[in-house]
Amino acid sequence: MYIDVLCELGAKAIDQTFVYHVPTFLKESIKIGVRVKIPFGKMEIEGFVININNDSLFDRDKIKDIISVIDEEPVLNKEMLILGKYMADSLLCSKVSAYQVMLPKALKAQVNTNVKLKYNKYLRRNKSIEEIDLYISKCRYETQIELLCKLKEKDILIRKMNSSINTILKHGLASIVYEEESRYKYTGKSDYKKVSLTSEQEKVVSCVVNSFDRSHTFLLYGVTGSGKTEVYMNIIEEALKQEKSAIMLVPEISLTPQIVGKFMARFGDVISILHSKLSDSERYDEYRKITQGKSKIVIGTRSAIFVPFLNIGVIIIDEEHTSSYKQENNPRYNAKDIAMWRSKYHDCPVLLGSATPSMETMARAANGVYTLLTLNKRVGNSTLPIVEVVDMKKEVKKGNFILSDILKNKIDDRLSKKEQIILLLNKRGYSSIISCKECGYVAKCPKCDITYTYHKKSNNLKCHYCGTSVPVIYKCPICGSDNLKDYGMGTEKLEEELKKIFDAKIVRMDVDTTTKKGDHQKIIDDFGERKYDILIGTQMIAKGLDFPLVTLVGVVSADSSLTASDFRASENTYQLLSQVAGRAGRSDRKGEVIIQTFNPDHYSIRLAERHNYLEFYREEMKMRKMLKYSPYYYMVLLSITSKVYEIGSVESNKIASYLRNNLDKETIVLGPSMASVFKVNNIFHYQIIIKYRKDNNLMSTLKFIDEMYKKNNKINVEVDFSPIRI
DNA sequence: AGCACGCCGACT
DNA sequence: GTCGGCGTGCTC
Repeated sequence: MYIDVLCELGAKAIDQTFVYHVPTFLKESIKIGVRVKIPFGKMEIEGFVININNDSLFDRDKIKDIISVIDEEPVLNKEMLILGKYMADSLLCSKVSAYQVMLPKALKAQVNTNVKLKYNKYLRRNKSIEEIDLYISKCRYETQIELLCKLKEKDILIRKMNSSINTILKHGLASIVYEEESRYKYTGKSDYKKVSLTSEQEKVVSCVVNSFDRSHTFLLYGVTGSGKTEVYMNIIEEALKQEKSAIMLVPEISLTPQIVGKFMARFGDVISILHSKLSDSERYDEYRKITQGKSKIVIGTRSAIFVPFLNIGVIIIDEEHTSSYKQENNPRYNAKDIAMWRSKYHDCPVLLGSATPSMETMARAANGVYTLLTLNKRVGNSTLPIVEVVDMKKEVKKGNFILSDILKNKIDDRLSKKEQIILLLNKRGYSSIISCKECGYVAKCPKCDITYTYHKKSNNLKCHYCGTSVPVIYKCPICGSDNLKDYGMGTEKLEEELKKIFDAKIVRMDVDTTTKKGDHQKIIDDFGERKYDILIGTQMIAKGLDFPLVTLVGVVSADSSLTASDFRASENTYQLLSQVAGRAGRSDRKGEVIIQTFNPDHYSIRLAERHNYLEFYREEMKMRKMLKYSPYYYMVLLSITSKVYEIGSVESNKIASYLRNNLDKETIVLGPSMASVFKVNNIFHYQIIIKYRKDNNLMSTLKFIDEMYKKNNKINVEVDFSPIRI
């Protein structure tokens, strides 16, 4: 018996199987999809069994025996094996990387895992009730009788062995059974009141439920507060009734604790939660609950799209416009694409939900490729908040650099009414630039060519690109002057500023204040319990939070996302603004939103002010059409990186001309150009952008380039299909 | 990744 | 002459 084994060979993705011989004593345990331990050169590594053959064309003398079989049951099932091939072909990634990304760390090949199972020990009754009673009547020991009485009802959890347990075991009245214990315990709040659906919601639910047996994509476009979560829950409930499983993707679990809480309360222990903050062993436990059929619902982030359910009833992707569904390193997959692939495999619907759908999704819904479902009304008595845009150019003339008069007055007003306030500032740290007033020197990260952000609390300068920090400087390293000044404002400075002006309890939530597991949850819970009046945060506070007492939301500066050099800057701004606006007035109290900006006339701000998504969609689509961007054109981004400036420049020029010579005439090849951040960690980044509508030569051409540069270790070429950022 | 192989400069 | 620098290529 010979097998083809796929293994991960270091950084260089040599994506090829190796032939091994299976000694007779291991033949029984070999199945396609299990992992095996193999000798490889002088090393011992792990690999996936991809094929089983009776013979091999490879030189017999060179074929080695496998050492052992790791798994009893395959870690990769048939669907996963096919999906991996599809990913490798469509994303130009290695098959191994595709398979590895589907599995929890404990089941990946070739990692030294320390993940062990945790067991609970139970005492289980072996004999009939009558026999137990008979024994009890003759028994002289209190502790034994007590145990046996409990045992008549149910199994007993055992922490320590003792003499009475031993006696019971000796008499064959009971035996010890082991059961896996899940180490992950949901610690957030879970509350849920069953509510009856509005007719609008009913319609959406029945529409999706009626398609349970066919592969089709729906877009649920529902304004914030229109009760999308309730719709999801009812659809999933129906899937469970039909003995099917459901996958629900959310952008980031720790940011959407309230949704998870509702699900936990309603569906309890048939839910598995998969997100980035789980430890390897917790994740493995949750994964085993899935493969053993103990859980039927998975709520998770991007990689949860791969969970090996055998009978998927529905896949829901909440906040579908979020960029977190796209993985930004290899394999660069988009969970939405994987969802559609699995939808075809399982004949089940995909439901994309958003209050601000991405241009791509909305365009497909408008063309009838997806079915558009709409929720227009907010549930209950709540209405959309009133949004007011403040022109900061005028405020700066009055001397208000941070807070406008209007925002200050409104904050004062809410504080006096004992209502809560959320302030969004999309920049962490204290100030964004440290500059010398004498010679104009600006402190930059020498490795990344990015200005340092000053963090006052830790008193250092951080590079938000590579993450390194250096002690703060007091003297200009160029001219020696000590006349340094900091410009720009981050959340840290805003917090300090607010504490000066208002007598209020303020809490800040950003990457710097939420380093530990559970930090998020604590801030959210505390704010929900009114331990604070004002919540300051970066965009991580924009999503999914639901606090009835918040009646004022302030966007301190809407410009940082608007001025980003990315073709999605307007879209991202609109989404961010309407999402954060949705945090205000979620009960019967009226909500208000203040947006401060230097660009008050920009359409994404004007239209967010009026909650006019459809108009924004039309405006933005005009721009996309004019500038030949997605969704009118498909886009591919080639990132070319090198430690040597010249090599990067020469090779990227070669690649660009190769593309121009081999792709269709209608296809547009832009570049090579320097990436928006050219130098990161001392590595130079070049980029080439390809725009096309249809190009039959695209895949073969890209494949050729990919193959060519795989062997070249002076330069690295990566292909990103439908990039989220350029 | 690891390790062997192989082709050039500087040394007991 | 040989020791060792690391660039290249192979591992079933």
